[in-house]
Amino acid sequence: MKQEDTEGGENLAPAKSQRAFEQICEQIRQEIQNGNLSAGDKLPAERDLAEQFQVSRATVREAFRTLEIGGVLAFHKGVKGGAFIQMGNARPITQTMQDLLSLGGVSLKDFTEARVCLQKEIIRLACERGTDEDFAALEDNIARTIETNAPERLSERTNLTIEFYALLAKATKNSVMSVLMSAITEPLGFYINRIGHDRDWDVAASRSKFVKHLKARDVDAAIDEMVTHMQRLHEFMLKKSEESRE
Amino acid sequence: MKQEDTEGGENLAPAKSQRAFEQICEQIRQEIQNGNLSAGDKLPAERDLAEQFQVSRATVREAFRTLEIGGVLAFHKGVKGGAFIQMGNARPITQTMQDLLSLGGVSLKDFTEARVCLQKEIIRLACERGTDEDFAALEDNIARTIETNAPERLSERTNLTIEFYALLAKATKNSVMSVLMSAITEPLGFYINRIGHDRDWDVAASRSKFVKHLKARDVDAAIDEMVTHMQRLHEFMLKKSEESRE
DNA sequence: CATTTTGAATGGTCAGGCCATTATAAATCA
DNA sequence: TGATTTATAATGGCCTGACCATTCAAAATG
Repeated sequence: MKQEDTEGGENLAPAKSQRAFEQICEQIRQEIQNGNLSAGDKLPAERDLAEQFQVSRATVREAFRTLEIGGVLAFHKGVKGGAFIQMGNARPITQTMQDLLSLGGVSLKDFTEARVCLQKEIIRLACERGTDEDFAALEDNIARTIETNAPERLSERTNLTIEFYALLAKATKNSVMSVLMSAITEPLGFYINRIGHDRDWDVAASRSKFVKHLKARDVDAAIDEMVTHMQRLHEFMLKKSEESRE
Repeated sequence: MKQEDTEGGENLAPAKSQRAFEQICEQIRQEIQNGNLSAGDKLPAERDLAEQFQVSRATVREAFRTLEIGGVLAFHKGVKGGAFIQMGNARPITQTMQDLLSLGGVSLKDFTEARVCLQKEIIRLACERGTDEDFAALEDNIARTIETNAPERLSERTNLTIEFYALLAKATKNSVMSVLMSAITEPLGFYINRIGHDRDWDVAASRSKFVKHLKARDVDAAIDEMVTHMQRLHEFMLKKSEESRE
């Protein structure tokens, strides 16, 4: 009598029974999308919610953990603490991209190619909309980068690189671009910290030229400078990546 | 004697004590990045890991939950079940983007603008690399879309729309582009299901023209057709979005 | 040899408890 | 009075130990 397995078993339905904590997540997300809950609101305490949903505290906690990791909730301890609804957070996107890279869900080659494509669009917008303050911030960042050429300051230098691209994205005045920028930049930072940076390449000089083009609103020159820079970096990384695979 | 609070308290350190489950997550991610664990491997049972890490099962579960939501782990019940390492998953990225939208972390305007930018790059690649099979799949999708014009088949139609863009991204032969495509498409599908689609606009006809340009490898015409289409859609959504806000 | 039954391993959930942290209220003291 | 210290209660973080449903392989059964 195992007919279900042999005849129509390949339909779309079963896969995985929905677990209790998933239902709770859904309900909370629903309340948010319906506008009954919004950023800044505080949810009832774990113990109260457990009673309200007729589940155990552990289940509520699993749901909370899920939403916290998703950037939807944040927690504070102590009385007056609790679960607070956030405006959202780009972190999960960056983290997932990094996981995809380290797990092999996407290749480094695809990643760097997509990075170049996205970066070009970002430069277009930044070139069009960047303000003097944006450009000054970029130049300040470059100045600080120059001071961190020592090998033992690699992670500091990497942070400045990440900051550089974040500032560039900020100049687009588009928050989604900022989110995407961190997703295609920070995972590389992680790589760089492992393999070291290309000491034969004057990054700061290239960035200076790039910012100069930006300030001149010369889109093509800016893109050209940046793409050249990125291609050199990506080649360096692909080479190092292959070396370490042996 | 609360000197620490009054003099140097504003440094960078404290913020949030790292919780037990976070340390476990980190260790597991570390093992993955070091290559000691990779896709397909099975982790020890919850009970065993709890003992190994010297924590309770509930804590291991919170860590597991975190990694599951991140697409790093998947679970199977029963004997021979357990936690299995995945190749990664784009889902968290899409979900986070949707959360950012519904929580107000990013505006619909920024989102649609970024969507146009990204889409242009995707079309460029798809136009260059798309195969006959890719184009046939797109045309087949359009044919099925035409059959779902009835209002009560809205969600079915939305799924076909999402599929259309997924197929387009697939034609780029770049998996990161596919990931980004779902991130900028599926959250809109969610909106569409709420507000209905623009019945004065022949979507299928526009897509047919678009695919025709793709097949002719006419990048500019393809981009032009798609951008026009998207701008009409985005205007429709922004209008509906403002209406519902009153 | 085919079928059914059993049993063990596993994730999912629950109940109830203790601890560290935190903000407020009460008590203490100068 | 006013500042400081000390309870107090609420909260998240974590633990122990248990039970259930599901799954699959091995044993029992026919």
